[in-house]
Amino acid sequence: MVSQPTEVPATQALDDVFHALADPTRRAMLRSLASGERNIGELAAPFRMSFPAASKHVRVLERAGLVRRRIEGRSHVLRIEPAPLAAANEWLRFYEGFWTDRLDVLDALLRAEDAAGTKPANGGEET
Amino acid sequence: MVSQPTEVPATQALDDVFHALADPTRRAMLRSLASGERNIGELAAPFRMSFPAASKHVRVLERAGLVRRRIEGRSHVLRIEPAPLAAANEWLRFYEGFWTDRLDVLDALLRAEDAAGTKPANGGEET
DNA sequence: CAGTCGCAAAACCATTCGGTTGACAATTCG
DNA sequence: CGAATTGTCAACCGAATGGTTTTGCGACTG
Repeated sequence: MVSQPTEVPATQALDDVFHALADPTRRAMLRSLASGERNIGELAAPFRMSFPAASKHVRVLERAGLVRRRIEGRSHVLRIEPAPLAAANEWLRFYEGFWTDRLDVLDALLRAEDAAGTKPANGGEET
Repeated sequence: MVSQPTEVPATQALDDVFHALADPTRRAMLRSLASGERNIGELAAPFRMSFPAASKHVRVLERAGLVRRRIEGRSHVLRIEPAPLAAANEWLRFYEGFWTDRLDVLDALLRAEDAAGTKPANGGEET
């Protein structure tokens, strides 16, 4: 039985936001933008990748609506746009009862680290 | 060789969690699991994709630590594991001040929807 | 025992992703 | 003007994604 598409209510926006957040480079860029506006060169500087690669990451953030670009002369100035983060947060809040009910967050973080497959040979990197 | 990647503090767990959440099928599966345990067949049923495809989605959720598998006879029973969601929520909370300061959440959701696929018509917001 | 059910594993395929290099456009500055 | 700055675009590449079909295996059932 084929039935209809049933689920998946066309949440393309959330797809793009979570996909944008699924890359450490892009998350680091957002952190950087949290301190203020940056142009592409400044955003790309901390990473050892090529300039166009960083530029592509910026475009992914842009497509997700997480940053907004303002062209100023030859410099493209990026500003963080928190709205999609609020949307992602709203999605997560649906499950808030689950983790506040059943686990404490500290244990939660450790379990997430463990289940990811990485070898936690070093100490905790987060408090 | 990774060679001390300057930034990007090795948040593989967060990578996996956000990547798992970046797919509408997997998000729908989590919603389903929020109502209780399900085996793979029940989880796969709402979608028109093949069984192995759904099974792969489950494995992605599993790798992110978002679900736990318990084999019961020939049935693999999945249970939601909220810990990684708490980790993701914790990451997002860093930016909470941004959207609570500058936008109200309702507007935020609308903008997130809009900014996804369409070119922002630039309504012009400030402050 | 034979068959069906629930699921995994493997092989394969098209697309996307993240990265590179090279060429080029536009703006600023000497 | 000519050169440097800032950044895009296009082509290309290897690896990962997301999907398929086929095969097989352990667990139940008639």
